[in-house]
Amino acid sequence: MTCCIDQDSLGQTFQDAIDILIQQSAGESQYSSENRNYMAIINPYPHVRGNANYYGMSPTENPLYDWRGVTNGSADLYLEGGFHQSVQNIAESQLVQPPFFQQKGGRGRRKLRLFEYLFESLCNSEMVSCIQWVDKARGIFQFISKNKETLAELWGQRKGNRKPMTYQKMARALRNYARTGEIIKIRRKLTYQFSEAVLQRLAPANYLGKDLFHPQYGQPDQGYLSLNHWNAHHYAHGSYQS
DNA sequence: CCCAATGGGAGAACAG
DNA sequence: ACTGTTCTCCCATTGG
Repeated sequence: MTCCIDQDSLGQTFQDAIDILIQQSAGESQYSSENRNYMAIINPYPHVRGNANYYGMSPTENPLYDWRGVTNGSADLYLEGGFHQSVQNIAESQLVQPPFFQQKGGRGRRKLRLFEYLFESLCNSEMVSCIQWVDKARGIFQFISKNKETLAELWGQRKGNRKPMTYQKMARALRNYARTGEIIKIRRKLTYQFSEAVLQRLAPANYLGKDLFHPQYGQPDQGYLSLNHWNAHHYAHGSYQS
């Protein structure tokens, strides 16, 4: 893992840096390939291990913290100038922006993934009317029926799709995540769950007892799979639906 | 009927 | 030019 953080941020706490890093990893709108001025941080949490088991890695080749394993080798995160942007301003970047992945000449620019966009939305208080945490510790979230189409449309606009994105099509993409294990469907209306590996990548601070999220969205719900056991459950039973 | 869920399958867009 | 990935789009069907 290589996280590159603007030296301007050195005056801030590391936690602040991580918080913004997570926001940026979803938005990635502030990136430019020139004029980098980074401080590299190499795995600040060596005791935190990514679970890459369901990405075809054997235990022996499992790195200490395999961020790449979560996104098929595309998880290097860069921050630049992003620390001038307050967390409060993330809401603006959440709304329609020029899709960075449409830059034809943009070298090495990774496409924003749907689950990253969803996580970003979950961290954005302005999106509460569209998507909310049900059990943030377990990565369980829920779309709001009334506004789920709005969220889908914003996703489609963010991607620069020609046709408007709909919840139905977005949900189809979500169902495809069941194959890779990045997101699974919870047997509850409009409810899904990030896998542990995805959560560790998107919210590493959450695994350090630091709460990145707003705690007001719902209470832990029994009956959901523990993320610690999801993988074993999934593969032992050949299905995530018990 | 409405709404949500499921999954097949073709194909687009892009990266390597 | 080709291949793999990640959706996107459309559709039929099922279930509450």
